[in-house]
Amino acid sequence: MARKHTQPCPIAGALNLLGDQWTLMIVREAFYGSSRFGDFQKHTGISKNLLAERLSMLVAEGVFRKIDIGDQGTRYAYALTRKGRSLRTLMVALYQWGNEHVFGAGAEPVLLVDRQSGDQIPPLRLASSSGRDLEDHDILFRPGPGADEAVRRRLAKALKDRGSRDGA
Amino acid sequence: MARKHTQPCPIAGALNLLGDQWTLMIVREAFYGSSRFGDFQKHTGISKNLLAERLSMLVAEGVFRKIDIGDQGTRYAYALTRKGRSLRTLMVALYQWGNEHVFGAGAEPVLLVDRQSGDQIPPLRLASSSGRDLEDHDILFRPGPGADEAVRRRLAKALKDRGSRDGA
DNA sequence: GGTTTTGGTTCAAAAAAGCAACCGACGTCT
DNA sequence: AGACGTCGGTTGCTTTTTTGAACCAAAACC
Repeated sequence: MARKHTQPCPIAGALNLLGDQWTLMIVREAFYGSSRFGDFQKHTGISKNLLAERLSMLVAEGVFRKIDIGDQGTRYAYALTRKGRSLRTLMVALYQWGNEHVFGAGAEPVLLVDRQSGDQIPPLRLASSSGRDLEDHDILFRPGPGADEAVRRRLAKALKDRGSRDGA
Repeated sequence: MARKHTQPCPIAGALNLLGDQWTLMIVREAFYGSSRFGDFQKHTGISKNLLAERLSMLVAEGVFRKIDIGDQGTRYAYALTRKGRSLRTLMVALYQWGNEHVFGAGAEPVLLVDRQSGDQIPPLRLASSSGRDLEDHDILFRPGPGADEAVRRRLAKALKDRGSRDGA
């Protein structure tokens, strides 16, 4: 993995953990039910050294939990923690974008289906607390409690740039 | 960027375009209102050669559009296409996950706010077509029209593995 | 007790990222 | 008009990651 981002930004922070070619493939496998080192390796095609490194990083970051399942030793299961399972929404967003924009309608490789109804799961919908649909120009980026001065400045500038772009 | 995934899988396909440390940072900048080469470089800290390569890849893939804004020449704007803007949901999922699980409550660097109400945008909610909340075990992965034999086998096995795991 | 499976580690070679220097076409200022 | 700065890159070199294969010890299986 390349050098880490240092900005206090949720995108940068998330990409520090997830922003490479393999990590989300490993998470995908976990959602498919894989739990063993060999399963992850076989189904993703990642090389063993990288898989070992990624898994230990993900365990250290609290996305997976490593469970000893041998009698006394060298057999393990990797299971998603709550933090890991909470990637579900992100994964669904990725499934939906990949289906629609990489493969396209009529060529979707994997459909997400509601087990109870059997219907396809509808696209994630970005809505306000009152339930109104939100478009690009409805979203403001505001500094939160963890913002530093640089982030504050960046967001102030973004507000200005977008303001002029939107013709406000 | 590392070698491409070849499986017909929406996650793999999406990661082929977006699965590196920089691409989604560039997209983030575009959502903040950046449109010029120099803006992207300055705000992300990416090196110029990588930025040039990524932007031309993203233009080739239809995520950005390159617009000539010089009198006759060498000054350009990069704007998100509809395909690019449709990454909004994915970006919001990433913001929310990063805020909650990388920085944590009370330390969020950037808050997403509804311009009209001023309220924070609530977490993306995974729901069925009837509006019911969906948990992990409610989601089935089914082969779509673009699935090949390998994907079919993988999903069949996933169904079995998850079935036994969920104690069904 | 012998073989296979599991979960790695180690090493060399190839690929990608990082970094600084360079460049030509505009723009801008005077 | 000339000088200087900006924009959007390209080139070449160094450092870091990834790849792919070989190797390994402990457990599990037969």
